[in-house]
Amino acid sequence: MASPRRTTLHDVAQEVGVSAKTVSRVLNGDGPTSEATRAKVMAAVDKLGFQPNLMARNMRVGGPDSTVGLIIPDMGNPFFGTVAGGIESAVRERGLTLLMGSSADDPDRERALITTFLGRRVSALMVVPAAAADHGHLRAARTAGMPVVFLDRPGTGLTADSVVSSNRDGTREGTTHLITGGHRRIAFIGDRPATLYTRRERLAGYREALETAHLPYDRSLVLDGHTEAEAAEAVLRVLHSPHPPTAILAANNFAAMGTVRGMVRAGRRDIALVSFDDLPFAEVLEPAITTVAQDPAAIGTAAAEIALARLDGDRTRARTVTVPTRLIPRGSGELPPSA
Amino acid sequence: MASPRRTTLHDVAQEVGVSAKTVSRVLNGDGPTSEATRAKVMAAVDKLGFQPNLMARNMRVGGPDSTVGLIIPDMGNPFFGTVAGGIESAVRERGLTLLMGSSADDPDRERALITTFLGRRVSALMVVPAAAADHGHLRAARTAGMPVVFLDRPGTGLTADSVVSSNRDGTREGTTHLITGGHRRIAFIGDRPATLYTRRERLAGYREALETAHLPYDRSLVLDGHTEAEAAEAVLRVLHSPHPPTAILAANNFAAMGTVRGMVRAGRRDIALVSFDDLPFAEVLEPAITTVAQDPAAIGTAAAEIALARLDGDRTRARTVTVPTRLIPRGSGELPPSA
DNA sequence: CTGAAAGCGCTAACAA
DNA sequence: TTGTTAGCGCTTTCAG
Repeated sequence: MASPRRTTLHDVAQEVGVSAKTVSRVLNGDGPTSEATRAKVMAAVDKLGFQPNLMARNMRVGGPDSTVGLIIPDMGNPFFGTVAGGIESAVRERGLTLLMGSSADDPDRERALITTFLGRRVSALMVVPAAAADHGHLRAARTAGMPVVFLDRPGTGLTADSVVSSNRDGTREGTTHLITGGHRRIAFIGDRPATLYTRRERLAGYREALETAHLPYDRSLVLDGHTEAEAAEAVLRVLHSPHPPTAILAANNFAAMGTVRGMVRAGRRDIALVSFDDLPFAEVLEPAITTVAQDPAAIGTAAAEIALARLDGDRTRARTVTVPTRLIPRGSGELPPSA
Repeated sequence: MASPRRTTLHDVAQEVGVSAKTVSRVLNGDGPTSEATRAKVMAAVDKLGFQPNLMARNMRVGGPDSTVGLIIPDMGNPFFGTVAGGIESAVRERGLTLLMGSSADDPDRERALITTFLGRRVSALMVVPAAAADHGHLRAARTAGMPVVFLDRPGTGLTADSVVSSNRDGTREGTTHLITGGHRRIAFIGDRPATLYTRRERLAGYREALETAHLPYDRSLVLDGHTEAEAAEAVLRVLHSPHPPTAILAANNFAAMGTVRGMVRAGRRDIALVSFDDLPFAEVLEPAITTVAQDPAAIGTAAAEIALARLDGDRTRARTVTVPTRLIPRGSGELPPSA
């Protein structure tokens, strides 16, 4: 590992025969510089392949590092990936780069990542909170001027900005869509644990729709499934129960995929389905799946905008931005009750 | 923005009444320290909520920053997201964090990201090369001891380590699977432009399978489609042509989804299909889609292992690691030719 | 076991 | 228009 020392500002200065500060001025377009030296400096920079050390720069300037820390549960999940992409495109213009880590929804890993990010002096911190995590420990950092934004779910133990989907309204709209189609027995299948924020909100929207329509809330129609397989089994069971539903509201896409499989296995293509969160294959299935689409990229950009405003001095109260969902009728939600 | 100054090593030292170096020693378990001071220091650290500034540390130590730079075309794509997750889990134990950016397959954006990452002195650079990018400019960085690993596709203009899927073997296997099932007219539908590395390799695998089976290579059966819609139309056209295929090999998942839609619109459920790259919905469709599954997480970990080995002094020649694909027969590939 | 001085690469503040 | 000095927060080197 006898890697040659990287060329520094001083090397360039020496090459040209000026002071380091002059090179710095040229590179940052800072103070006044003569055309002559400017040209010579640029030539030397090119010749030596000099690349300024951003760590050193950030440190001297004293401000935060030019990164945004982002913690999501799972990088392979396109929902979170798209959120990340939204953030990136919004902060890129400001010269900020994404420092990313995945928590696997594990509070300890989340905490470790946060510690690392704070140590790196990120400009802002964006977190999709792990299920059982507490965020009180972030208070100091926020007081020190570092914006904290929670994504997808509000954080716990700390009042901070957050950006979420309109889970409740979206699910209500989806459920109402089924009711309007004539359904009176509609099952809800959601994630576990039942205390999960998104699960709670979506269930609440489902119940609101039932109430508005004066339909009874039947607990035997509320199903759980943390994996696709579990969801499929739960659906299979309820379809074989004495009083099966004629429609199903799947509260996330694992549940939706499991529901489709369960229906296929039960040989019931006549059950209506609305899925919360859009799926790449929703249009390909037959019938195509009616979905309540979220807008993950918008969640990302909204979060980035809040963080940037905070960095620009916005000191108003913490707010929660709700990104609207959109019902996309495609066919599966339009099946009439057949039971 | 009157954010209070963050507490530093000196603040802690002053609080305890020792020198900064002593605090440093305690925190890094470096030199010898007495139990007494150790305890006092830890107490002060806790009380003041001190978090060492990693930028300063990295700078002083002189080594690279404790980050790995990763550039992918699209964060919302679960394939690349999963690759990223694989990298992260492999480098986390070494205390490295992921610095991520998306190029949108645009050489200029890729270049800008690389410049930023080099400026940050990342420990290693991992790049899914943008289609038309040249990477000769990375030679200097690599000479300076920074590992460069290309993912999914080899880089251009620079001999460096790379990790790719077994595109050719996988496609050959998938095609052979269809041939074994009795098909003699098999269409290939892939990405554009046709010069794309993965497209070329996969087409080559398809042709190899045909040759081995002494089947003619018919250009009219080679289709393009950069989007799902384009793929669907191409499939529709070929199915209505004078000599339609009885099976289709879709070389990526956009093509596969488009193919499914095209078949549905044509009312042809009797066309066999094998798709390169697994799809979340492959199992849900009817018939379930036979796929040649890639292993994106393994691609990520393999890349990380190469980079870490290089950091540990591995100076052997640049190598290309091929991560095997796996044929998953599910039904769509088992349909017999019916034409 | 602990401390003092020097310096990583860069820029702020002043001076020339 | 340019240079000098000092110092960001930390660790290395060398003395105690």
